[in-house]
Amino acid sequence: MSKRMSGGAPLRVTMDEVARSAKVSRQTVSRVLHDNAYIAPGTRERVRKAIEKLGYVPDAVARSLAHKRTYLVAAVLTEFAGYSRARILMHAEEEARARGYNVFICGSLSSPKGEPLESPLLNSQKYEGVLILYRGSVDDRFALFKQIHRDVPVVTLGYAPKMPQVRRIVLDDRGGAYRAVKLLLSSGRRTIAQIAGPPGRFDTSGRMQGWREALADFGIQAEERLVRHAQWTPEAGYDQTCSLLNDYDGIDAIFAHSDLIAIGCLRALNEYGLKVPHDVAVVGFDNISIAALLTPSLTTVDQPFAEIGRTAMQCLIARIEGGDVGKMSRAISAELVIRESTTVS
Amino acid sequence: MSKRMSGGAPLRVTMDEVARSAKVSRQTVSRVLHDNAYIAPGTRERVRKAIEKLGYVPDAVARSLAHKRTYLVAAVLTEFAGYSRARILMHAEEEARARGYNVFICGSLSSPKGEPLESPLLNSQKYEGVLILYRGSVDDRFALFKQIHRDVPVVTLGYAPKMPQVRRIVLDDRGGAYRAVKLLLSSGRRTIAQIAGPPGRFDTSGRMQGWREALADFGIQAEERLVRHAQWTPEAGYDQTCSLLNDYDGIDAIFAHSDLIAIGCLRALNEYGLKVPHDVAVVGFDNISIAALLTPSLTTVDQPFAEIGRTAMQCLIARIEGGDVGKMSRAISAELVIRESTTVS
DNA sequence: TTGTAGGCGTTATCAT
DNA sequence: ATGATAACGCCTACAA
Repeated sequence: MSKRMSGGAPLRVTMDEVARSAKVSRQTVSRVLHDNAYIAPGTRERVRKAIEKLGYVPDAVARSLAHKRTYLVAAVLTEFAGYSRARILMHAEEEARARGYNVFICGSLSSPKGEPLESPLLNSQKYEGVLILYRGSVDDRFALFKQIHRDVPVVTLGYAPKMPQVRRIVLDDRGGAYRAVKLLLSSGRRTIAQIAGPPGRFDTSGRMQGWREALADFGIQAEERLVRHAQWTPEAGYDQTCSLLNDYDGIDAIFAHSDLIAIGCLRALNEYGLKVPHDVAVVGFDNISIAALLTPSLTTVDQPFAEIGRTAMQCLIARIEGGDVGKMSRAISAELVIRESTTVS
Repeated sequence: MSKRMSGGAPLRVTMDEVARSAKVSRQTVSRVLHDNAYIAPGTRERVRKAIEKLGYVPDAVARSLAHKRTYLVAAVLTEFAGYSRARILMHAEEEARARGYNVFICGSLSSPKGEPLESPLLNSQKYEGVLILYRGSVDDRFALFKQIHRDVPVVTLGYAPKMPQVRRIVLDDRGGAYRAVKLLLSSGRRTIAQIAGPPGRFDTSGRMQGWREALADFGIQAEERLVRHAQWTPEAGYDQTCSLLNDYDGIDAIFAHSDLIAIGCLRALNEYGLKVPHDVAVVGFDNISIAALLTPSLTTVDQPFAEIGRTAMQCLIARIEGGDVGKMSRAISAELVIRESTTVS
């Protein structure tokens, strides 16, 4: 347990003081606050004035205790590194705020020194729902889900164990990848390598699946040696592309599972003296903000971050507020954005 | 006010139930929970077992009410767009969690439809401190500070009104910029343009100051027409660079106030047929993760995100826990990272 | 070593 | 239309 020293909030005006000042009971003040109908106009005015004068602000904690609601939602994510998570989070928070909820971050699942923190979710504030933006392997995700109380609504990006309280927002990884690879094939590319995300993840496998299907549609054998796995970073993309180029000759296109990986590819290709798109075409995935302004600008599969974030939060809040959202998962499509990295002019 | 429908948390086991089950008083349970010394070993065991059996978890809200502490800190930031804020936030959260605090996001200061939200900070959960990662103009920041209760500790990135409860983490913008521009000058560049951040911001002016001083040290007149202002985006960087190149001939270096802006510069320069670094050298600011893998890799001023985030949170927590951190502001240095975009080989 | 009483600031319920 | 009283779940202080 961590040290918790003295400190605390400054003294605040309470309802009782307002009541005394307005010469009414506490209840009446509460009623004014909640726009209760049964209140004499004069009384209401008096109370309003007292509130104003004393600068009274209701205590959210006390309210929560009585109410049994916190309007607090936890967002689980270990690394914002990939940019995309941060953007999704931002839009999710926007949606939450507009509906009167606050989002708190449940970040580091391990301490700065490395040891895993004991159930950070359980030790946390009381939350009414959990949004999982966590990018972990299937196993890690299972471990995470076990920490969450079985009655708390959960919305997660990507796949998850089938549990009654869980809903999923699923990007059409397969479809997006399929369209990307098909574009490459249509423009005459035939030896299409792939720098995939880490293995053992559903998004990785979905995108690999799309790659395979597109090749199959063109009657091309999917060769496993054209596949490399990388963390979602430019460094890893660079390393794996080098490895690929060392091992294999004649690659005329690369499908990278993320834009950051693709940036690493571009770098490696350049160092090997290969021109993009002339010698090798490159497609990324995500459509992060710089993709359009790289040289060459990057053809990529657009992940609609705003839609994902908002939809996820809407879904979560709907569950919290008792609505049955029905379907177990909600699909989001991923469209191709064609730019210079695939277009020989 | 936003709609708040039914919903709420699932029923939880309370301390009373544990007490009854262990045949002790509520207080004894509390003592076991707090590792109080005055407890008979047998009793402790019995209570532990009861807690285990019933799956009791203390209610954070009730605890907060009695305790008068929430261990909740608000992080204000309007847009994660610049990546850097997201990274700083991530490290700040890590530090907070390690010390037993939770960070909630106070994002959108305006609703999705555009109207400004009425004091999102006041309407929020009760927080014990505020971390301001907000990138607004001086005026906007003042408006923000007015929303914060005068007794709540605040730590902010960059400059801020001098208020007793406010502490600042200040990056050495001037020094970083100075070193960047000096490098350009040392390598023989003489017509050094600048794509600055939005005007009316202290970081922008600090960096502009560094530019001016470096030029002065080399006896070169700082020409205002070599300066453009841009939002911190690649698009804006691109536009302003084009504008610059249209208006002015003979530019042999550009100092961009952020890496994203620099990416826009690189694009524009490329379209104008200018080679980097041969014809024009480029320096960025931030050292975001892709800077090293762009082609050419980007010379830039490193902003130590981890240090900034952690230091800010440490400072905030120190203030919350009563320690007087002393100094009004804490400086963080920004070192130059030299890469290809300035190095003619 | 353990228990009792009272309070934290609100909301819910019942009474007037 | 307003007020009194009892929760809400925990903690602190004091009593035994």
